[in-house]
Amino acid sequence: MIFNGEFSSGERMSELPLVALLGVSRTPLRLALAQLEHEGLLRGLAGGGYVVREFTQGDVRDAIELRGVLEGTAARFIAERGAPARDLAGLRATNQTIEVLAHRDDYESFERYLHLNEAFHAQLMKMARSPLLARALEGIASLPFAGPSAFILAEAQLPASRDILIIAHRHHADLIDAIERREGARAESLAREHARLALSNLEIVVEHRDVLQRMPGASLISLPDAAPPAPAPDPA
Amino acid sequence: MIFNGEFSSGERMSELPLVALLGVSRTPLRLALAQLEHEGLLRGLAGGGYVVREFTQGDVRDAIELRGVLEGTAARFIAERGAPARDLAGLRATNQTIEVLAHRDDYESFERYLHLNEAFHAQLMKMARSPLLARALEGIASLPFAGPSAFILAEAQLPASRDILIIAHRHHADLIDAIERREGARAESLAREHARLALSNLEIVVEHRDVLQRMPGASLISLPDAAPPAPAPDPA
DNA sequence: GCGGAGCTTCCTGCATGCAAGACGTACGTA
DNA sequence: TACGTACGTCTTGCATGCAGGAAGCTCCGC
Repeated sequence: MIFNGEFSSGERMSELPLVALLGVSRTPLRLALAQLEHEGLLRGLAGGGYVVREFTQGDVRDAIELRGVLEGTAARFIAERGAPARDLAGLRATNQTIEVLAHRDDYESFERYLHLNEAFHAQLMKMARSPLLARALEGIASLPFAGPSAFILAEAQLPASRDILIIAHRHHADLIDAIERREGARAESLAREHARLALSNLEIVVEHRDVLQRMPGASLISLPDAAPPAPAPDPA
Repeated sequence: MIFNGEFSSGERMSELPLVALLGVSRTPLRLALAQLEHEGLLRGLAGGGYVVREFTQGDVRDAIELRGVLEGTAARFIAERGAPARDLAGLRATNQTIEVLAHRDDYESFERYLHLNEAFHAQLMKMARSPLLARALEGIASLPFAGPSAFILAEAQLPASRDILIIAHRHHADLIDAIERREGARAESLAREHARLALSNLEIVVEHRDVLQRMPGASLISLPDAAPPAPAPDPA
């Protein structure tokens, strides 16, 4: 519900209205609120209570960069510590289907692409065999716009970002190659650069507010320049 | 209490005994248990309830490596995005005192060293100006043996690791230098290597079980080779 | 003697009542 | 008119009672 924009940023999450809204008692509600605070979507107040957290564009950029850092570490771990050939073959198979889907235009292909992209990243994290790393990544990728597939549905609607799907596929392929050759530094670097594709998408999306507003979690992002109609109002 | 070893690894944390032990009701206890699960010290069971989580030596190594990755990212952020000269001077001042304390032997100096080391790392993270990065690091550094000063009290008792204090001071100095010169890659690399000092300490400490057992959180670590008296029992 | 089913018992999760504290407001005074 | 104080209300946090469910044990049947 928070992601869907049913609560605005900075809004106080009082317990009693939520009890009336959700139909549950206060006890499980408090647990849920505490969990949302741990996930970073709510912020605890000093005198008790929670408010919906607000994310700046800088927060989103940091989250994307951090996802790249953590996924890069996962890639490096796999390269340094080795991976079964079977797992690498699985990654390649997934990526081959991704390549096919990246060249299609229909909505169903995008949905399949989204699913396979998630699977690729999840498989990679599983191969790293580091529960702590997986936990740290979950704490980052669950934030709005920070997940590996956050912008894919937007890409379906914006031809300007369609090419990014092609580049993403190449990143995946090179990443598999680097891991197989045990080139840890290259694997880490590639994974970071791969995540930075989302930065490009973020730039594109903030220029198309209509698409951005339809994305989940968009209501949590506070954009500094809230004047889309004015082209370049130089105050000087 | 978990860190002090009052609960053994894998022990089930039932609510009613804890209520009798702590003197609080079940409602705040449940919140505390949920928070400990988020912090990674407890693990939730499928049918409900929690058990004390067990950490392998590999978990500890991963946690230390991840701390290096995140602190390295913080150092890179500072180098790339710039830092006020005042903050850099503060780091230098802290590190100068650290150098003096690193050459002393008394226990009070070690305590001051520990405090200043924590302050140095906290100051660095503050300079990165990234709440998400700080949160991710907290989730890692709060685990047993993963914090930046986890082994310092052990170093006070083991001359074998005394030299590490000297090396740590040099790492700090080089890190400040790299940040000032805006050398992001070097800063990141140095911070990673700095964290890996803890890996050396871990190796030293596992050879001295008596020191290890006195460290907080030691009871949560499961060591695979639980046979310290046997020198090298080759089964062949 | 072994396996399965039923029962008992304990444990977790939820709903609700109560008290303490904080915030806002209104009134009185300087 | 502005500031301080006191009161009222709202909100959160805690304690407790109750119900659902799962695990363990025992007894019966094969």
